[in-house]
Amino acid sequence: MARTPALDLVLLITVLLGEDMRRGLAAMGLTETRSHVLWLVGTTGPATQQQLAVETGLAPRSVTSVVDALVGSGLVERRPHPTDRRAVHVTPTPAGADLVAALVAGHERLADQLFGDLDDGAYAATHAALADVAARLQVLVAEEGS
Amino acid sequence: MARTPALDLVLLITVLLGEDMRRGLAAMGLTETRSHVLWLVGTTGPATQQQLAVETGLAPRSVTSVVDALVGSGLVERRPHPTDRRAVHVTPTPAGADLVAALVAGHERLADQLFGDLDDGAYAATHAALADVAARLQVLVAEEGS
DNA sequence: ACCTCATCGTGAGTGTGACTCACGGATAGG
DNA sequence: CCTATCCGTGAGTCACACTCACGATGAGGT
Repeated sequence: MARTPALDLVLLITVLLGEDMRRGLAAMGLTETRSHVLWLVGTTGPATQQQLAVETGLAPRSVTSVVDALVGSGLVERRPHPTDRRAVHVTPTPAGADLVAALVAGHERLADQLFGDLDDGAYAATHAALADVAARLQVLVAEEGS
Repeated sequence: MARTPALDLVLLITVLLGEDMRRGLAAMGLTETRSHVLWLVGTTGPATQQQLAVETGLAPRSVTSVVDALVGSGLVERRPHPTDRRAVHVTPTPAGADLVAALVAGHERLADQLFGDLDDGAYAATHAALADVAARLQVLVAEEGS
């Protein structure tokens, strides 16, 4: 039996979710990349640009530009790194911390809107189905890499 | 109970699938937008650029550029429109048709890799869960538009 | 037949976001 | 202390999307 309908649904979800997120972020004056960096420094603490490059998969030079933009918006600061004088400690400002809190809240709200009115059994089943898809996908990506 | 884990899984799937698709398409010398246009003319038949703009959500001028690129790769042709001399009939070349067939085959292969070893009951459950998520998302997007 | 207005595609120019290359400043190991 | 390495940035490039203006064609009313 053909399995394409399920894949088409996943693709549809991907498109819809991507558009929705982009719109929501744009309303806060953020792009996906910028929000990714802001999210990182806001949730896992200050980081060097080098670390941010690794975690986001961006080129180090590109991180400089992203951080420039976030500094320009007053969301993060470049503070001297406590131990390494070459490096920079990208730190959220109060405004940046507030925005991260809003991002987290929006994330939880979206989760609730999507899954909130499922009873626990249905939610568990959905979660299991999604985890299964994600696991298979990760296997596939790993195989292709080899 | 928190519903964020399921959303996180959806997000993870989105990212993984997006990367995988981009890599696969790049291996065939295509971008997402170009493959979208090629897919349209390859599966639903020749179209005017105007129609392609509506279906892809691109600006008409951008469709011109995309079609330029596809023509440059020898995948589509600009043929005169049978009835409207202003318009252009974007038609796949034999090479383009072959590539579309490969895209379709890849699509089916991926679906099979992700869902192939589920028995029919498990597949049906997964499909239902995905359809539910997609439906909720569409409601949400529609609400936000209003 | 003609005039007007809408539509199709494209030239020209712009903006954004990513990349590479080359380089100055700082660190660490022999 | 000298050399190799690492951090961040200036300069330049590329891909892709957008808007604006325009010529060519089409459609409808008088």
